[in-house]
Amino acid sequence: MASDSTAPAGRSLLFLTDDQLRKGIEAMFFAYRGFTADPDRILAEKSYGRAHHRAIHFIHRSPGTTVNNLLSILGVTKQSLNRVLRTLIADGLVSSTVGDRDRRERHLHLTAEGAALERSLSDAQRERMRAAYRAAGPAAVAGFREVLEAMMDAEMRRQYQSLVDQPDGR
Amino acid sequence: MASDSTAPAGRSLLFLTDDQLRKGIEAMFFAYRGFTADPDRILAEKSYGRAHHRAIHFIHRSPGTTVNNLLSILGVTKQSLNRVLRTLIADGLVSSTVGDRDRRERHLHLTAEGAALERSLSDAQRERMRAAYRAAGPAAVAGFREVLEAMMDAEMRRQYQSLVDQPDGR
DNA sequence: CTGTCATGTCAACAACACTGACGTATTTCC
DNA sequence: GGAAATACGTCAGTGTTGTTGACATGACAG
Repeated sequence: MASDSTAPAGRSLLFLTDDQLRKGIEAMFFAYRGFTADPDRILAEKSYGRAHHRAIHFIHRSPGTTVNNLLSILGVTKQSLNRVLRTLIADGLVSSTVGDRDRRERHLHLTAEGAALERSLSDAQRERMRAAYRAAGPAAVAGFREVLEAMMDAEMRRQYQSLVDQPDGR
Repeated sequence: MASDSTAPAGRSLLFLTDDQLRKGIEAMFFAYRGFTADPDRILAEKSYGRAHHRAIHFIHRSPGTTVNNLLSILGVTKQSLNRVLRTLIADGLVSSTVGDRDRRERHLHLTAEGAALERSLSDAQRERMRAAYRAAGPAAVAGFREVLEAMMDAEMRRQYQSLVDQPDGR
């Protein structure tokens, strides 16, 4: 809207121009490219993709998680996840063990080798995040997280919160 | 923040725990899903994908841009872009005209129909961004943008800046 | 025992990315 | 004027990641 340039100054708390919003949209686009760039490079060497990274990340985060659980976090079909999981198990990065209480469930864990890959992936990603956080400062970081959380769907935010509340345990 | 409690208080400007960084990483993952959810729904109805959205967005942003220009912004191969561009031109959403100064170049514009789709896509995405911005407040928004910009590669940040500095002109 | 659940798998398909190679038109440079 | 570089388009092949639909097995629950 061209008429946004005439926006009253006193309403800045609530009045958001299309231009402001567009800049946020474009920032998300380019930032996400940077966000995935480093892991992508590492994964390409081992002929894995982002799907493998996501599976590894969330298995690391919730050791012993079930397939169904992972399915709902990743938001993909079981066929799609299974293809990835199958290669990870075949390659010895992930172990799948029958459940004790419910023997239908399979509990997923990273093997030593899987944990090593997870470490190298998250090291790379954390380094970039650390650099960005340092450059922007603590106040900016708080705002960054607030906006991201507000951008999620309600259901995703629920999953995010329950994940984030438990420490990494590394 | 569980392990954050062990962080030395006086170094908070520079000391970033793995836990803090991991939360940022997971926030990016879930937020980006929300970020693309609304346009994805609209595009699915018309059997277009994210690649079409990106092309339409940047053609709208830089009317008359050349194919090479778009290529470097999107960071894909020309074969990949061409597949998308071909369908958009065939469907009458994008026009391609021979350059005046350099007749090898093709200048890309949105047709009326293309502009209408762009509008409906960006309306949806802007609505989500607006809601997130409102929920988080102006200080958070500034921090959000700062961190995102710091997360980009130098080359991407250059492209982002030159784009963002020109208004939408809507 | 029957119904439901968790999981795994097969097949087919589509979107979107890639590499490599080739062709055409045009511009630039020597 | 002719060679080289540039801009674009296209063909063919491949790989990852997602989808639907169907089916099988084993395990739990009423």
